[in-house]
Amino acid sequence: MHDHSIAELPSLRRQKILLLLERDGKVMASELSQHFAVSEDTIRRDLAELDSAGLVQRVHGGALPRPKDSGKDYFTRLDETDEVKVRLAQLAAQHIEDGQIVLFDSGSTTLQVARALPADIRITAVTASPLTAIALSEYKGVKVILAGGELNPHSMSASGQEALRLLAGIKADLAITGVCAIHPEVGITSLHFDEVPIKQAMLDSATRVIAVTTADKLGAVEPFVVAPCTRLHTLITERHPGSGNVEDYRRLGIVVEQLPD
Amino acid sequence: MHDHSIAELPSLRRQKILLLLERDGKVMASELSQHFAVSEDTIRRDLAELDSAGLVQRVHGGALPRPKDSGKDYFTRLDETDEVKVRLAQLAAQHIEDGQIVLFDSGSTTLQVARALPADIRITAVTASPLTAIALSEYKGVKVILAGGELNPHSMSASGQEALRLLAGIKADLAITGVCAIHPEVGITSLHFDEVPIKQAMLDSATRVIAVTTADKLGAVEPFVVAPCTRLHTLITERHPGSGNVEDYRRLGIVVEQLPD
DNA sequence: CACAAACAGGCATAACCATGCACGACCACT
DNA sequence: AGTGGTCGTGCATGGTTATGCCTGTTTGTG
Repeated sequence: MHDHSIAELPSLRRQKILLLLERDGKVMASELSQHFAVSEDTIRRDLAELDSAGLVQRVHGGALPRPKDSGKDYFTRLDETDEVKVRLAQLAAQHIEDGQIVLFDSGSTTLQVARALPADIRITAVTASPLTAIALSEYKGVKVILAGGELNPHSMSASGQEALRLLAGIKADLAITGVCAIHPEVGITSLHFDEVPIKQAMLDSATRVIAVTTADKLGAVEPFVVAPCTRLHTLITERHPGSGNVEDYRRLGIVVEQLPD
Repeated sequence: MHDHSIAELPSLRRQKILLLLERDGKVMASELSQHFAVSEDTIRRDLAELDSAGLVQRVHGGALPRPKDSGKDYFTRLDETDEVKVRLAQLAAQHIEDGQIVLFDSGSTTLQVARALPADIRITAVTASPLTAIALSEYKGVKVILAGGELNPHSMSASGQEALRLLAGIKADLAITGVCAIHPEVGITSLHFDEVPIKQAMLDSATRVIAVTTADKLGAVEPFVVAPCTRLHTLITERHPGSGNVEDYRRLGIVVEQLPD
């Protein structure tokens, strides 16, 4: 019933709030306060944080699941995607060469990479994300292999044994991954527990790994560790002053490419 | 069947009012007051709020659905074959019940079925089509299992050993299939060789099979045989004079449902 | 018209909320 | 150690929202 752990890590508590929200379809500030034995103020701050992160819908008295974007909204959302991501994707796409076997992670950034390929590309693409699979199947010269299994509603990608087994049987030349968060020492971390094994399997199956990420993810840490930074060979990101220094990654032997200003 | 989990969250209550309105076509203030165990004043304020947000049409005694924009309907109506498919899909969707495990074939018709499900449906859905998988993942209560493997560019669905093995391990209550062609004696046939094994596997894994098809497919024959008609339990099609007589199928023991004129 | 149901506006109360502040824990650095 | 910074938390303040009840008015119906 109650959570007996004495000192809750804030991020862990927020993670649990998300689980409760998914289970019950709603959470109330007063109940959460009691459940975690913290003041309602803390819960309110948690919910405000989760709301601004786009993970819940804050309402009076608590929070509700974020309404899913419907199909047509999805395409408009693609149009709204940051122009920065498109430019990063174009940079990443230049690393992909004819004849390669390429793993595509799920996520909006890698989806943009899939859309940024030259029209006459000839590769074999492997992905666990149906969205990315559809984008890739637009290319006549791309053979698309889709990993199956139960679909994770958050990341819109397959997870579980089924997908892992398929990935384990593949040795790819290249993996394109978008990272939730990356930190020079902690490594690559994710917000969703379910995504971790599949991301790990992708990194394991690829001889070369390219990560594409916006500058705000640099130096960030999420609850679940995917891999150390040393797994990366190339990091493609923006040139952005202030946030994380890319030299930290270069010292780890990672090739860092940055968008021209 | 009252809502025993009282909605303490105002916004959740309004959300549920919208669902009730969609389900019943109308809501009455007095009934809602009883249903949610709040005063009629509160319900009135809810309805006023929803009305000013443009989500319902407030009337004396309750509220009605807001008349839809004719703009969107206009574009969808441009393609009248789609219109028929949508209506067929709605008919098929009525056969799907909460708790079932449902196989969704690939194809535009079954995709429409996936879109025609009630918003609060709770099922486990299995499909080899990433497009259908995405449509299904819009529903909160639907667990989506995607069959993986190489993507067939024609049908936009996974085929091959990988997908077959997943389907073989599933015993579903229901399969929804759109047929390329169906003939009383020849049976169900397909234009694409690659699709045949996967369609067969779906039919084998389901205890009940519903086929949805437009009238022009009745009596047609394509090169590759999938299964005899006796595999079908229900056939949903248009009422269309001239083309194939549905009595042929009824004599085979198939329940035939037709669109009202 | 007469009558009951539904309504709008005002009011009081309780729950909920945003903000600022203070305290303690922790970390980095001299 | 010491020091200064950040972070998470709880508390106090005053503002906002939601709700139920009241009063009088409007609407639909026989």
